[in-house]
Amino acid sequence: MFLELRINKFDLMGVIRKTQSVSLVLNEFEKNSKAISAIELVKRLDDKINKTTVYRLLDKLEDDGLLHYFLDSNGVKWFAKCKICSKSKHHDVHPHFQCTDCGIVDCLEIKITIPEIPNRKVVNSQILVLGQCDLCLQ
Amino acid sequence: MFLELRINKFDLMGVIRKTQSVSLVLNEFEKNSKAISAIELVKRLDDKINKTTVYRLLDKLEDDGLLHYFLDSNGVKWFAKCKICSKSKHHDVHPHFQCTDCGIVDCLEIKITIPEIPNRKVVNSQILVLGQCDLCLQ
DNA sequence: AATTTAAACGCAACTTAGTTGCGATTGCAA
DNA sequence: TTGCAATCGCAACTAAGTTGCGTTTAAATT
Repeated sequence: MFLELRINKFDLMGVIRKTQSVSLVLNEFEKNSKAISAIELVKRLDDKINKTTVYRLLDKLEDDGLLHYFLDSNGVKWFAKCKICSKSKHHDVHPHFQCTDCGIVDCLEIKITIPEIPNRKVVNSQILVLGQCDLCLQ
Repeated sequence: MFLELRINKFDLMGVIRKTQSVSLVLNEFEKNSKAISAIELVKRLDDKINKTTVYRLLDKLEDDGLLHYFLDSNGVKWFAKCKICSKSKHHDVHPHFQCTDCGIVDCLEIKITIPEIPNRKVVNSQILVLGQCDLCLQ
């Protein structure tokens, strides 16, 4: 069922083959809505996909608008599903949240406005919010 | 003159010796108010200080509240002078700006408010604003 | 169904930012 | 001026990510 969904989504995107590796990678992102670090993904799929392939796939899926990526406070690359992006442009530019206790990362559905800055043209912004997640607060 | 200023500042801070390496590193930050990436600093001082020492010094100066650091959009570590920090706490948490054309990075003297987020405790935030700087806009 | 071929893949080797261990040097206080 | 902890340099290492290249495979074509 999810597999079908994914394959249908492929058809809307750029040239990408329905290989087993693609299914395995996307399947990890279907499990839940959290972000996954490239490092973690390489580990999880270590016995199934070569790490070079994982990195290349993540890049391609990002290019094609299925995933977006960002860096956490340690400079580690994380990936998450896109909701409203297309191959030509990443539309959902949003802040990300990382729990300083358990390390989980997810997307924040809030809009943070960057003010105009004199003598500069603001094109984009990357916001990482740090704190404690709901589970760690209990 | 600048040297005197720096040495006086040391005295206020944690135990740090007035070595030539410390002077050389801090001198780079006195030249202008821009941030410097660790990579760039290691290169600049390559014939004077070993890179291990540069990295260790940057860490220590950050610990002591003289410098603060942040990551750019490539995960590269940048350092800049602190204005109102102490050894015990970094007080000036502010956004940083990176020019997508020339790559320069500096501190933004603006306050961006992060709203409350349900079920989470926000402790900190890291904001990188991307765009074009005044020089590149001309 | 067999053939073709560009996309995708695996492997090994590489790159690069940053770190660690350790012995030598040095600032500075006694 | 001596003692010694802080600092330093060097070499070797770590870890994330990349590159080159020969092999495999999805899927379009014959």
